[in-house]
Amino acid sequence: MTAPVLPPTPENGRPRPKGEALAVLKVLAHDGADSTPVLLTSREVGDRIGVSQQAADRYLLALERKGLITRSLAQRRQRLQLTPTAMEVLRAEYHTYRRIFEGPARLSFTGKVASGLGEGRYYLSQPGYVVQFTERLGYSPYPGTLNVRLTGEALRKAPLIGHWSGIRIDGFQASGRTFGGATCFAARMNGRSCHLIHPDRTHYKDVVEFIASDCLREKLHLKDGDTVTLDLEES
Amino acid sequence: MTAPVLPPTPENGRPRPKGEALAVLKVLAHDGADSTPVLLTSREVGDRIGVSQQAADRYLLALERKGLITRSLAQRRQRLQLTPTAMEVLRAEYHTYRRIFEGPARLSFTGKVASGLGEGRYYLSQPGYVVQFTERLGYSPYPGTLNVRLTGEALRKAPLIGHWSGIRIDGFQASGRTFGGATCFAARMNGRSCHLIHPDRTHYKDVVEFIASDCLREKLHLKDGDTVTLDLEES
DNA sequence: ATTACTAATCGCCGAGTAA
DNA sequence: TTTACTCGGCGATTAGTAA
Repeated sequence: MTAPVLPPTPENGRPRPKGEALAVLKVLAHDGADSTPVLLTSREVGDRIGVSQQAADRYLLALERKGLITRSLAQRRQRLQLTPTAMEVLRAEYHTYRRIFEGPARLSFTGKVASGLGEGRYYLSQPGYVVQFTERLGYSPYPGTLNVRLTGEALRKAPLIGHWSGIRIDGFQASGRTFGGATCFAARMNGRSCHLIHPDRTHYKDVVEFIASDCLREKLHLKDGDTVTLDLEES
Repeated sequence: MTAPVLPPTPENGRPRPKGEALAVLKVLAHDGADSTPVLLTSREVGDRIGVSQQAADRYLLALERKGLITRSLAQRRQRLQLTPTAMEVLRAEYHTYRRIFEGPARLSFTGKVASGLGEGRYYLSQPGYVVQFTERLGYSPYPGTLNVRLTGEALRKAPLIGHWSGIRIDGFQASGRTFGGATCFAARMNGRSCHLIHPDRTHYKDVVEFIASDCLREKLHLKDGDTVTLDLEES
């Protein structure tokens, strides 16, 4: 387990700003504050979302503290800009609504088979994981992950998966150390069923890992550098 | 001004249920409670949105009172179902997020020229309206609306416009009576610039009205029953 | 087990106001 | 003007329970 992809969404739990604060983000996003700063007074923001100037100001302060917006106070109006984190929060919301009206999301992209660090075998063999895989994925995975390196368009598409609802694998303690959680997503690699596995803590941005009941590398006759097609559908 | 289209959204202001209640609607929608009832306990709902069983219960009670959900209490679990009104609320949210990430919405549909009741001339001649049209649309409209009757697919698409941000025309009092407000949306009819005008209070569901600086019927050589193509883009 | 009431607490909102 | 603090009040939340 090395790989990644997925989202800036902090912890794969929920970092959701509640109600009214979200309304502020929506207003700023509507005005295009994701790309360029927007000039607004706290009163204007308050009017837009139906609260007082004081409340709006508190929201802005809180959002700044949480790293969701950046502010530079000009004398007359403050320059407000959304951070990438805020855009992720909004995108997560967008995704839940999109799912309601458009149905489960689908995603297809290609990547190249890459060598992992060999850690996959160690992690996937941990009983604490195996029992969960067996119960929640329906199989005991081959002890090794197949890593796929993404480029170009796939690099932009794959992070969207982070907002999907996936199959949760919980972290646990064993042998005096901590094993982190992960989220799995049903996938097909060159048509063969497998799961994309996304560890909660991950640093890489261009590699995604896959597991399956059998050794994908053998069954699909893959070697490093081969291009594979991945198809995913939200659960 | 006779026609309509547009949304069940009660008053064209905002009937927005605040924060936490919306979260409940999202949970229910995610579980498909728009088409068939879903079985959930108040505790489950509370867990899903991160509040206590008591709070969740109060939200459910409030939502039922507001006509956003229907409940039938079984002994073990309550059957919850979203009303069409609730789906409109959710769709409005969806639209604001969609606009953020996908840009202004576009819509094209066709309809047939229809005769109005001739009221358009009277309303559009009211100085209270004319001054607003001139200021906000940039022209003084020809005193008469062109009505277009929608059928089939257009009937499903047009109501989505109700969620768009449009050009507001406020209501006013004059001659001892009340003139209602409306919202205008830039449009093209067979390529010619005009505005779709949607009165706040409107009963018809299959007729939409258009205004323009000149007489559309004359300029486009239209007669009743002719098919016209409408193209709209959100402001 | 549920739903949902009551009571006590908590936290948020907006008024007033300083800078 | 603005931002943003303090404070009083009230609405919302949760714990405890009844049904």
